[in-house]
Amino acid sequence: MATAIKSEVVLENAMARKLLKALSDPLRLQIIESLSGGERCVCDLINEIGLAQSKISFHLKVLKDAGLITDRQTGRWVYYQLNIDSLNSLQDWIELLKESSQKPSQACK
Amino acid sequence: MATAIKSEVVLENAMARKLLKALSDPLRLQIIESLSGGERCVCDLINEIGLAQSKISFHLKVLKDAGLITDRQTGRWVYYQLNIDSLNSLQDWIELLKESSQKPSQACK
DNA sequence: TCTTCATATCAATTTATGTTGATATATAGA
DNA sequence: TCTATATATCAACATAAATTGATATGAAGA
Repeated sequence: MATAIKSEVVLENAMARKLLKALSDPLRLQIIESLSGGERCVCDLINEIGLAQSKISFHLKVLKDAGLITDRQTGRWVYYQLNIDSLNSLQDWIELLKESSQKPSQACK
Repeated sequence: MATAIKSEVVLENAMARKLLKALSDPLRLQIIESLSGGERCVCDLINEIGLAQSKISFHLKVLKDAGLITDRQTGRWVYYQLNIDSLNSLQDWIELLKESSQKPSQACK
């Protein structure tokens, strides 16, 4: 169980931090949750979430930079999709953090 | 495998966000990693990390408020310890996010 | 080509977060 | 009780992130 198969790539701390920070914003979490229902174009997100377009675009950029979402363009529309791999990597990163803390603890004076 | 036993408590988004944000700072991550080697008093952390005491205390407070660490006082010393349960909860929270996105996706016009 | 629409980007502002140096609190030992 | 030490807290400041309203870009259709 401790040695279950992991996703291939181990996140560097800097990348993990980017993911963590990207996820830690309420608006971005709303976007993520909306995208967890499937691919959405920006206009869909604007309608669903009901906020200014520039705001949505700004946060989509943050999410994309962190690797949490991907985009593809079709005509005038840009469709965004949740990148599950990034969530797997994050879970693995947390797993490593846990494992490193399971080593016998050093005594504190 | 999808129905493996999880830790009991499901994180609310607000609490998850607090965890995520707390983990997303480089200095706090250093503290967490130091604590993953076992319990430490503040003075140990100051020595290991080599930064101002008020800075360390500030970040310890953020981590504690998020539930990532616990503390106990003995005499003049306050010992901090990593709370593994919080990491488990965070993993579970991410798992739920993943699962909700595995539902058949809705078509986008 | 002109117009419309979807999205991105930008500058200015606001808000949130982190840092610094100083002081406060509380415990232990002299 | 006095002093030293560990830690927390605070106010002032610095930095980073988010919001706003405006403008830019670029595709589609007339």
